[in-house]
Amino acid sequence: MTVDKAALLEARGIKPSAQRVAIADYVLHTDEHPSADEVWARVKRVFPMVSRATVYNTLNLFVAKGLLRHLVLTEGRLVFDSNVDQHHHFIDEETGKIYDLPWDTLEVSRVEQLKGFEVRDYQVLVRGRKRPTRGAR
Amino acid sequence: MTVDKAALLEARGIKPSAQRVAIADYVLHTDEHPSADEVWARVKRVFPMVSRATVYNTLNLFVAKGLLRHLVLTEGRLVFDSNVDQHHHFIDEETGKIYDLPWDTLEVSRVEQLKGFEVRDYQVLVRGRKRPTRGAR
DNA sequence: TCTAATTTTAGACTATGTCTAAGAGGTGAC
DNA sequence: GTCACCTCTTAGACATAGTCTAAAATTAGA
Ligand SMILES: [Mn+2]
Ligand SMILES: [Mn+2]
Ligand SMILES: [Zn+2]
Ligand SMILES: [Zn+2]
Repeated sequence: MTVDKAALLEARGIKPSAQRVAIADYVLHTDEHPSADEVWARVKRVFPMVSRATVYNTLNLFVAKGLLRHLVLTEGRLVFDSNVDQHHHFIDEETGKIYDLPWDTLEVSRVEQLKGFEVRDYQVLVRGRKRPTRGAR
Repeated sequence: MTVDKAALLEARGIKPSAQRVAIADYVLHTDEHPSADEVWARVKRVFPMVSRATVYNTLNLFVAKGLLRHLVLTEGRLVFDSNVDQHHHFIDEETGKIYDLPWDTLEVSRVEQLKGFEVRDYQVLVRGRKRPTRGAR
């Protein structure tokens, strides 16, 4: 797994330092939409000496290289998303958790006809409450 | 205008102090989606002694009373929206400016059928570049 | 091995928002 | 009109998130 990550970073022109691989190992896998400080806390469990600056630098580097997106969806939290394909988001207003909604679960009409705006990207932002999942998880 | 604003505040159970009316005079009118500090800067032009805490308190009070919404759409900026009706937003990625898109310019299908989610509210978030408006403005 | 470039580090700094404690202002009882 | 009480405003402290800096550590190449 760690080897795969090193190769993936190199493919994007990123030198795979131990810190960067440790960060990649968590953040490129998760569907949790973590904040930078959540990534820091998590990575410290396996790499206690890693600094806050390195985590922030690395996350911004991953965004610049297209491995991550960052989203600003909830108050005071810049959040990282390992799903770089187009998709929508659901925000649970009680827990603050962010869930991915696959692109084709929703359909938006007339976006391309917006007068006076050159559209580069769009998504639907849904807020509400996630129903408890019975059974699995 | 100021008289109207005082009456509007009273109708929502807000005592119309001079500071609150001055803040309302700007923020309940504008379509600029200003941040709290932008509101502060603006209000100081007509009310130089108003404090930062009062502006923040007042904006949060207006939100609690339903006169304003706050949006978290762009990096590091909690922004206030005097349009409390349901509508979509367009974000100009060059300027950071936020534009309202009236509710019926776009249509979203299948939101209500989302499995496992209780939907309370949604909007489409469009990013891109606003085309220069020729003619007016 | 020596050198130069890159990366990491701790902590300072900035920006945005909240909280606190004191004072000012308004309102009603008398 | 005075007083007491309550609300509101104020300055500044505090909190949190993110960026920047300068020095140390690491890496890679000559
Ligand atoms: Mn963060
Ligand atoms: Mn602000
Ligand atoms: Zn996502
Ligand atoms: Zn709006």
